[in-house]
Amino acid sequence: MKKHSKTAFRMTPQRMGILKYLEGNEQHPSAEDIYKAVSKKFPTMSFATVYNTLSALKSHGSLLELTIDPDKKRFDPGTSSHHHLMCIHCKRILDVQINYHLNLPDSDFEIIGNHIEFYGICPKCKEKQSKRHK
Amino acid sequence: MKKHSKTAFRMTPQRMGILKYLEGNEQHPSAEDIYKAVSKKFPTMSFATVYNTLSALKSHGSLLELTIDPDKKRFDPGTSSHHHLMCIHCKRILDVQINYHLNLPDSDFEIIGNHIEFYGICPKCKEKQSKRHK
DNA sequence: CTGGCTGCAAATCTTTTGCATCCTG
DNA sequence: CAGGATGCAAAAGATTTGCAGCCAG
Repeated sequence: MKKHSKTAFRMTPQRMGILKYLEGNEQHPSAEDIYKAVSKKFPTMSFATVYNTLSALKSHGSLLELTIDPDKKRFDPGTSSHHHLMCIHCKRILDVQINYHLNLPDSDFEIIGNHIEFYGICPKCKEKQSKRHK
Repeated sequence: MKKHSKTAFRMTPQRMGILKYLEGNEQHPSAEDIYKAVSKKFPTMSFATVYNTLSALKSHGSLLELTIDPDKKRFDPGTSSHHHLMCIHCKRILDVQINYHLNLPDSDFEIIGNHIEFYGICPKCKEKQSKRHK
């Protein structure tokens, strides 16, 4: 189908830094989070490189771009298909490693995937809330 | 707790226009779509008013702000809780009026709601695809 | 070597905000 | 007639892009 597709992912020090930062990272960082963190080791790091790398990783399928936070995109290095739970106050995002059966009635629409967004209030924020109202 | 909260939704011609456009609209329009459409009848309509109104409707609970499209927010006048299905090619969004049982293991996290995003390829785009590859 | 990658800055796009004026309730 | 709503323009953020020089393969 597609001819050879020799679009190799070229490894550079900057990309190594980004990959290292993302590896095992469960914070679901934004592009800016990544930029700030990796900039510490590579002071010349630019946003272009961050976005470029994220985009490359995304098309490699080794990165998920989350839209659960309306303010900005968040990135999830998790490889396995899973869902998310976000605290509407502190914007913290947690992985939900549960497999749900989400059947849709047959149609001509070809379903490729799905993603569940759970919204709620995390224990920390709930605690702050109750203190405030006491 | 909150004192009286007499924040009435004040009806204006512009808001009437926006409401009329949204009523029964299943296109899941973006703020710009709304602006363009309503501008035809109210040439002085400004983005500020659109966003202002959308924000008011949202906090009234009579409007849903969708994040399924990574490029921009899309708005859904649908009142009932439901899910969505988006074509990754043409960005068309369809409502999914199915009630799923999405249980999460008990935790201190207080769950408020959830939303399922289905991704796929709509019949029209699938047809274009197959033609292209023929 | 060569084409992909980097860094910088400028450009885009969406959404928000300040403020004077207007008008609904 | 008071406070919310409007319109305009400027600002703020997030993300993208153009381009010259650089470097991994």
